[in-house]
Amino acid sequence: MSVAPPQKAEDRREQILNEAMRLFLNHGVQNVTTREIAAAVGISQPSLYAHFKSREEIAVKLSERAFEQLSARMAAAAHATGTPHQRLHAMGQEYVAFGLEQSAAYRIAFMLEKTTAHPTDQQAIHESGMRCFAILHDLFKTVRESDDLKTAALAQSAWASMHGLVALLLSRPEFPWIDQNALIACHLDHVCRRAFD
Amino acid sequence: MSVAPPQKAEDRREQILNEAMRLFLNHGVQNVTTREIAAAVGISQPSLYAHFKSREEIAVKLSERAFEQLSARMAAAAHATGTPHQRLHAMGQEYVAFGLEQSAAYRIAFMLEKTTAHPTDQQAIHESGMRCFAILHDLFKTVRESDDLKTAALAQSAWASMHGLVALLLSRPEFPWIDQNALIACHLDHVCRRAFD
DNA sequence: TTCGCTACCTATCATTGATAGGTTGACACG
DNA sequence: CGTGTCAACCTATCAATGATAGGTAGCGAA
Repeated sequence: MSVAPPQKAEDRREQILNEAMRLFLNHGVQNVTTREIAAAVGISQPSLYAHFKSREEIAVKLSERAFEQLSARMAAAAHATGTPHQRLHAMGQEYVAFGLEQSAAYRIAFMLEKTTAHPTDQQAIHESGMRCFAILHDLFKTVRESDDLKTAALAQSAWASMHGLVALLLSRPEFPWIDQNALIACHLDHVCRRAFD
Repeated sequence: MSVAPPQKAEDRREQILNEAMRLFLNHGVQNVTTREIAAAVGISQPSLYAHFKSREEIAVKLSERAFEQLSARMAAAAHATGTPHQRLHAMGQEYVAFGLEQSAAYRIAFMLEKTTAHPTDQQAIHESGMRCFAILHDLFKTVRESDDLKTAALAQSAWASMHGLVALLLSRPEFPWIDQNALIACHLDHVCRRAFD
């Protein structure tokens, strides 16, 4: 078999992440093998393990990276101009749009069963998610001008609602949903009221 | 190796389902092998395939069975005595409690990535879920005394919110949640208001 | 030239879900 | 009683998958 031209480790790592993301999005995270990823990159399957210690690490790295984008989008919405209610709504829209666009990353972070394997990887995902929630929580604190148990409860509840919409739309595409944008708007309107209870 | 005493096919099927459910709950749906299920039942691994055509069929059958329980619990709440708001709240509590208790079944139905494999099994799960949603939707229609697009939107939105809470509590047990019962109560209070918008 | 490092390879593993094909024992029927 | 049939099990084996072991080509520095 022909030998792939050697590349800088960092470049190769990028290629692997890019191809893996593409395959995960097209075929589902669980339905892509390491051999398929390697073939897409143009290297042998074991060569992957020079760059990542496991298949899971590839997935986790992709998810981490995507969630940095989400943090940025949420932070931008939080600090944009507009009333607190408008900013909250914008943040919700960013969240839902992110989940639907980056469905592979979203699944990795929130919808895959934990393996017993590598607690370090789980930890990284946990922290990515925490950072995103912190942005939401902070906005709730700002809106309510308080940092008490009720504010925390409302923020957690709002997060759950947003997650639920993303998760259901992703996992049940065949369900007879009403118009998706209308549903998202209706849902977010309701979620945003929580901050003012 | 010793031969397991033959049993009626239907009894054996029950044993397999029971042991599989127990293992799925204890170790996670994805982390249980057919060999472990077979060992728990006391038969050889290939013997499973006399009763189920695939590992997935075992999981789907368990999920279907559990969702019949959920339908019953939701229907009971829907037709109980009390104000519509109370019935809605009770139904929400049944839903969340079911998801947390029957986490394996809930994961199978809502949180596992679709395989490309057997559309028949997916169909069965889809219908189980549809029946549950129909009960929720009917109660919304009753409460609102209408069956229009907005009612459908509110019911779908409410379902998403309830699903989100269950899914997050299951997939992120390490998150610093406030008291779980308080969170559920807060969340359901808010969800139930949707019917009266 | 030669050392050593980096990025790749082939060969091979153990584990997994699934299939093929044989064995055993109960029970009906002549 | 002998014998056929059938259900319920078994052992042996498969292909696919994630992961490891160990070797090789090329390149830059001593």
